[in-house]
Amino acid sequence: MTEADIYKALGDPIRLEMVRRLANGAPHTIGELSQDLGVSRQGARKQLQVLVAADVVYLKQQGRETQVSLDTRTLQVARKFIAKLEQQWDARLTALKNIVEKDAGE
Amino acid sequence: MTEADIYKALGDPIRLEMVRRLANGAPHTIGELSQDLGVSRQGARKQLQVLVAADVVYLKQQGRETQVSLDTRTLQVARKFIAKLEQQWDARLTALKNIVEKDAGE
DNA sequence: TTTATATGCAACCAATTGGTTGCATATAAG
DNA sequence: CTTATATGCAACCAATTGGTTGCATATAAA
Repeated sequence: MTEADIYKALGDPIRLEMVRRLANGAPHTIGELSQDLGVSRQGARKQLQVLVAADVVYLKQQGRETQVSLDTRTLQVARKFIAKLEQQWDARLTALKNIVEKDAGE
Repeated sequence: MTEADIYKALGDPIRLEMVRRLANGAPHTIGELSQDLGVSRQGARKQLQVLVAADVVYLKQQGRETQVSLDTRTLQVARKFIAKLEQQWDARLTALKNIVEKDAGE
């Protein structure tokens, strides 16, 4: 499971809305989570499966219902990867700036 | 331009590799950036265009070359959105924990 | 001015994705 | 036991995506 897979999973309005709801609110069953998304239950289920495959969420069956939960470890991986890119970029800019200043001083 | 579009743009190995290279290294022209990605120049160009459309990078033409740069503001939006999700999730867990402790104490 | 380089644009194709409907099944409620 | 609810699975379809090739064009180098 690479970082790109995580971003890909988050890169759809319906799936991102699911993630938003999970972060926000009460515990969710698949059924609850699938409502008011503008698609059929099975359509929503397919989107949910993408999140499961990318380990963004996990499922836990309880009787005839299935609870859906966020896997924040995966979110952390996604966030930290971006943070690292930002850091590298900033470090590079700083290095460039130093070179410019050094040249100006000579 | 919604958050989902940013994640979607990052959600492909070739595009993410481009972003990695840009964060990392020296300034890049489209041509340099398109090498060793396992696809043709025009294939790479189409992927790059997705990053441009999502404002992850921007282009600046210089003579016959075109420089590619990261737009870190967009990366910031993507990172902060995930950070907010994590925060909400943690707050929710904390709230649940408090309820449990309160109940145990009664 | 001829040649090489960096790039753009469009047509086309295969694979993937996003969605649907129909049917099956297991658990819970009456 | 019968009915309702929560869910799963598969077939199918249209739209999008990821890639190609071919050709055009503008700038730079010889």
